[in-house]
Amino acid sequence: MLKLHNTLTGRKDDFIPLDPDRITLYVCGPTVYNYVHIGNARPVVVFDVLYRLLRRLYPQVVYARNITDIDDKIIKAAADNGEEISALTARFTTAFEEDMGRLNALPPTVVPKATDHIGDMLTMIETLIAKGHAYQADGHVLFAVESMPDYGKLSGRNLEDMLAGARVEVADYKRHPGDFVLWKPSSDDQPGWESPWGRGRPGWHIECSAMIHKHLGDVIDIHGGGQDLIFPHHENEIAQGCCAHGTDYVRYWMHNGYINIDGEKMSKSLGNFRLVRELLKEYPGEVLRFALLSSHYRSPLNFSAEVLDQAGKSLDGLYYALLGRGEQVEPDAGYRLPEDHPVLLALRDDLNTAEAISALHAVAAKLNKAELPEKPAIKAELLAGAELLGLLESDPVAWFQNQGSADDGLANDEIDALVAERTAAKKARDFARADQIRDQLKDAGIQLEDTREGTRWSRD
RNA sequence: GGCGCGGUGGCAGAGUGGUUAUGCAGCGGACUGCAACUCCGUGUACGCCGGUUCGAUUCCGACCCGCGCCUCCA
Repeated sequence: MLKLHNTLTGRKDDFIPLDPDRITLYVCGPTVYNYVHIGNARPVVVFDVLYRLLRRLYPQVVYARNITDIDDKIIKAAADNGEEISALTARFTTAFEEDMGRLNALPPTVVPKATDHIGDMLTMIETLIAKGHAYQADGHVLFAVESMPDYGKLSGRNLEDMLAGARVEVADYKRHPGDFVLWKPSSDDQPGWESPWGRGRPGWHIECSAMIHKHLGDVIDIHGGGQDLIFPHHENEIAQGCCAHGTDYVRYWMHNGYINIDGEKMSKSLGNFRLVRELLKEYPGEVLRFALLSSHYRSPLNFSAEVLDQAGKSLDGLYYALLGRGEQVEPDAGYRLPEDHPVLLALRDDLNTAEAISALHAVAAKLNKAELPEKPAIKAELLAGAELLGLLESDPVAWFQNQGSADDGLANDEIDALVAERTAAKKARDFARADQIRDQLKDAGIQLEDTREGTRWSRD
């Protein structure tokens, strides 16, 4: 049994798929007007683990993650750059995919783009108007929140509460202050598409509902995203999806917590963000991924150099286990993690990645202690458990030798030559010379280890 | 004002009504020419105050503190 925390119920619920032969998962992807920050990467990595887990548990998983490539922030960024919108969005879409690849995130099954689905959105808006859930006003089409009796059920608020705390100026063409835009007019210098209501562009929420309907179905199993999307984005998606099709929309809503900097939410508007692209210059992608998975996905994660350094060291420990003590061990082929394996049990409990990592450490310790004949099976177990988390995907030797290689000034063959010289000195029992070489390498950031099978080295 | 989340050992971070999280760092030991790696051992942890209980960090209530959403935001 898989248990998932459902925002709709506020509880950890048993996951019962609509169709066990076809699981549907949708995650809100980026608006492509900039490089993404590490906070944007959290849902990608978290739901990548969910995707990996679902694939292990069910025969087919359809996973869609959208690209929002039409939006007022995009229009502004393109204008500021003097760049075509399509060129800007293509550039940042590629950058996003590269960055997420470095974090070992698998590509989703479907990556729908908003601008490829304008027709689907128009159809859905027309349906909403026909059913009396939307109306035209001042060139806009708006969703009428009062037409939906249980509007607000995801975020746990009602229309009166929202009025009391309203911090927004309300456009005078709205029937109710909570009404939200499905379609809005474009001026001549703004991108637009012809529609029954004139040339315009879609509101923010409609794309996800339209693309879910097209690619996944009327009702899907799981929809994920950051906590900041609960209101208004996901609340409004529910309104659109339920009212247009007269069905439920999403069975399990999952929301990840924020990444904090100095105890405050990291966000583009606060300006305290760290770009994934910049972080990747200092840390391997897998270290960033490990850090993101080191705490539970719903908890806030305070991001700092200390957290990343600890993640790196902890990951080193797992890679050391794979590396072994100089012996050659091939993992058993065809190994499959048993149903009741601690890693699988941890992940099935609402993606308890911290506990899963702990279980991985236990396997690593077992591997370190094992006799040679036992090692292939345990090594396969470690790799299989790590694969569910998207970890330990590098070659262990490369893992230790490629870190920081840009700035230590020593090429791999120079290091190999010095190591060989030290080995010769050791054989001649010239330990003074051997230690001198080791100190020299240490100053250059190279650590040596003597194993039964010879000396090996790694970069800090 | 409305709604919601959290406070765990030096740090990060799970979890549980009674017995070990785990990792990193530290300390002692084994191994090693010396190291490193590894192994073994090692920590008076659960915001404050009441309540329930044979027993609470874990359940209930109040309080203090921090954070988030209610506006674009993962």
